[in-house]
Amino acid sequence: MDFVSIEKKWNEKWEKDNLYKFDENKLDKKYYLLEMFSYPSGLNLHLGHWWNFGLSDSFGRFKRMQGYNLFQPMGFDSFGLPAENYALKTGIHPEDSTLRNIATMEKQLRNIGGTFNWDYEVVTCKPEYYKWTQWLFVQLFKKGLAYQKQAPVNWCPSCNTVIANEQVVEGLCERCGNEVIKKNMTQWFFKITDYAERLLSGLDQIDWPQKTKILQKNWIGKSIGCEVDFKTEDKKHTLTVFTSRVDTIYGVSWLVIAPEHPLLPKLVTKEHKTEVDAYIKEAAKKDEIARSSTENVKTGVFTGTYVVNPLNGAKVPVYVADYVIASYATGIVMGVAAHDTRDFDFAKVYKTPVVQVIEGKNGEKVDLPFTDYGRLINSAEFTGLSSEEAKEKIADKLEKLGAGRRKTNYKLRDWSVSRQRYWGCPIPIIHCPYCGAVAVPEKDLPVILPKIHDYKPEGEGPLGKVDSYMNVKCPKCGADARRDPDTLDAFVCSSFYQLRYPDAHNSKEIFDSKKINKICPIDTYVGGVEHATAHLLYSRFITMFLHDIGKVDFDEPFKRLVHQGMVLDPKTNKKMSKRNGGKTADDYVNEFGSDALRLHMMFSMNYIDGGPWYDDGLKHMKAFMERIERIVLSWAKLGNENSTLNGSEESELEYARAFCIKEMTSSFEIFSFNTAIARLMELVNAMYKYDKVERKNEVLAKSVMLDVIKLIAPATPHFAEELWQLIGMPYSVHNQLYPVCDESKLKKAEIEIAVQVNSKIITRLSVPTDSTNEKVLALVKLDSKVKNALLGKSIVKEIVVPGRIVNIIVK
RNA sequence: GCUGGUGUGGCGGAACGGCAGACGCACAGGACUUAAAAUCCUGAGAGGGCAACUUCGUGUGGGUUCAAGUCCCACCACCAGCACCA
Repeated sequence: MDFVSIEKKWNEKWEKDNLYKFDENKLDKKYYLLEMFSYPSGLNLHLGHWWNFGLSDSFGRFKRMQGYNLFQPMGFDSFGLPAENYALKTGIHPEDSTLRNIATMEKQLRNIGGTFNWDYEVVTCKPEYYKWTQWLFVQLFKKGLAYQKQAPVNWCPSCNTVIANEQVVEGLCERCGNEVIKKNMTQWFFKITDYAERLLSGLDQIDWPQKTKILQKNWIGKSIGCEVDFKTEDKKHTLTVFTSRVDTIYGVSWLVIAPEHPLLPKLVTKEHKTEVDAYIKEAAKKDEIARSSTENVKTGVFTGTYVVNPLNGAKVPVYVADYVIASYATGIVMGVAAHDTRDFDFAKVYKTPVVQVIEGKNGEKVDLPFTDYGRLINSAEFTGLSSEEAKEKIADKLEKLGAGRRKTNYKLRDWSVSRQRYWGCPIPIIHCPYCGAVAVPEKDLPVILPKIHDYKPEGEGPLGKVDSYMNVKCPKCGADARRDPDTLDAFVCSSFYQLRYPDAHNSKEIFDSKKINKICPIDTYVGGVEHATAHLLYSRFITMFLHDIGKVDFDEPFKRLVHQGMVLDPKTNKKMSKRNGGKTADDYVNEFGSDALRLHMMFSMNYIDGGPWYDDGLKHMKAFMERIERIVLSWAKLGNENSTLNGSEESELEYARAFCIKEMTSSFEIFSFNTAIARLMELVNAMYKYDKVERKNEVLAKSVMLDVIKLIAPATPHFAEELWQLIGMPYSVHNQLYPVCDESKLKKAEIEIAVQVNSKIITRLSVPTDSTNEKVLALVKLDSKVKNALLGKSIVKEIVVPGRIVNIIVK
């Protein structure tokens, strides 16, 4: 069979027939399968695309043949830095290059022979899509969840622009390698922190890989503790600290305030001003990234101020040190050297005291015995109170005193969405000198991104230079006003695309809720783990928000998540993108056909783990397909003779088929493609074995043969279709139902068990499958080897695991 | 440093606490062929033995169990994420 030429033929026919059409009238058995969409790079599809789209498409085909009404749309994440950088590199306007690249990639993705529903395509850089990105922004703005504030951003002095966190690699700009600095700028933020608790608790309800849940959990970083108010000696100022170890409060030896803390200038005494100012200046030079990458050498200076411990009245010095982060919790921490390694490091350098006092059961103070510096003390040993109990007691006491309160903090920060870039969704805000930031009225959406040619990033939104775009009237008061010059982070565009797909061409609203509630949430979402704390978190947040404003009736977008592993370059063991030893994906397709490529990818690696690419297997997969072809074509000629009924060869073949169907089905379900194909190979081997039987049951042989074609159809769609046609079956194999396992055929009359004496295997015996444990033991004891082993010994214990093992313990 | 994950033949990789190495590659032998390729069949973890057989084997060291690749403890190596989060 010429695998290459049949592919073109079938792709064209399937497309012409719209074979994989999603039926909107049959939503009771829908299956929404989605792969993370990609940005249109303009390059040829590489092996990673095949790995991602090809294999999950096979999963989709499997669901489809199980009778599901499959919805598997496709689109392009076409705004944002990758597209813009490509444009800057080539000098072609991003709009032109992006649209051209989309056309190229669309064509190639069609060549994969996937079941993608192109009728529902979304392209995030098109006004009919980004109208709804802007609409979403406006809704968030109306609810106070989109707001502006001044915040430090990553600034690359060489590229003269702000860059995203993801583009800062070890403190350097990913593109030019120059050092990135922090710069304060007014930015738009989404208040994702309001959803911290729901984003955390929602993880319990979804079928996601454990590691991804843990990544998100750590990213959200919930910390339960207390705020404690320390007043200055003159009672003019209150310094509030956050601690998760309020039980150690009697051991507080000092307080540390972050250099950027607004209260700091008021605390510094005259004598210490010069020293503190110098320290602040020094700290400002280093941004948070630089600070965290330096060794754990603690630096800091005394401010000259003392505060009072609200619980025991102790006088506590206040230091300023840059190991405290201004933006987390209150920006002030208490120093308890005996219970915290960071505090201990600080104590070593500054010779601050290490006090170890703790409150006992009846409120008495217990001096803990002296231990090595930095060793955390288990106070429960000395007080009879667990740390948790002690925390509760002290929290109660603080609340009674009015000097503190229980408090939960999160590491999660609000989502910075402004980009000083051209190629993005314009922010639908008008800044009015009288009314402030005003949302563009919904009837005026979308705010069209003007096609300009001077879009080089220079630190401010390039749109700011376009007066025809910028100058508008305030929608509220009619005064002269200016648009926001920035664009939105592309992650905003991709945060709701999965909900837009089923109603992709709705021009009246973001989507029709009734329809979306029937088709969404996504049954299975396939994509890389690298999006764990960005896209996958943002999408959950936005879905929860849309739920809260009544647009959807669910609040988790992806019921099940599967991460495909990475195909690695065999030489570097890094992610492989374009080619391997000069060969592109296209080369493989042209030489072996896309079916062989898919099959090789399925069989040679574990989909979840990925691994280094090697191409030896391609020719073997082609050979395997030809092995199938030979037996199928030879059995196609068989008549309808029932020459034998239920002979042992027949039951073996029946068993092989039933086992294969059962195992393939469960393997496909969990994306374990390699074992699924292994089981299919076993069935094909069994067919060859049966082929040697002289007087075959031709009816049985034929039905097994048909099942094999159906079973392989999801993995090699073109090949299966061609075989189906060659044996004269009516088009199309992809409209057949996936074979269902006949459980009754899985019962064998006899089953081999291992026989152990003292846990050591003595022999293997066949016993009737239905025998009781007693019968099995009796049979086993008749065996001469077993008799020998038991000779002169007394039996202590007998263990029978039905169908598996017999273990006789003797003395 | 913290948090996860991984570690199995020459290779890719299988194994609900129950016969380790499924399936495949590479390898060896056989059939077919003038021959090669392709195909079909058979063999095979490693060591020892002509053989029946036997010893050792899932990163290392302990433990639990009738039984451990699988569970527990400690350690090593690699990969990933977070990185002074109080």
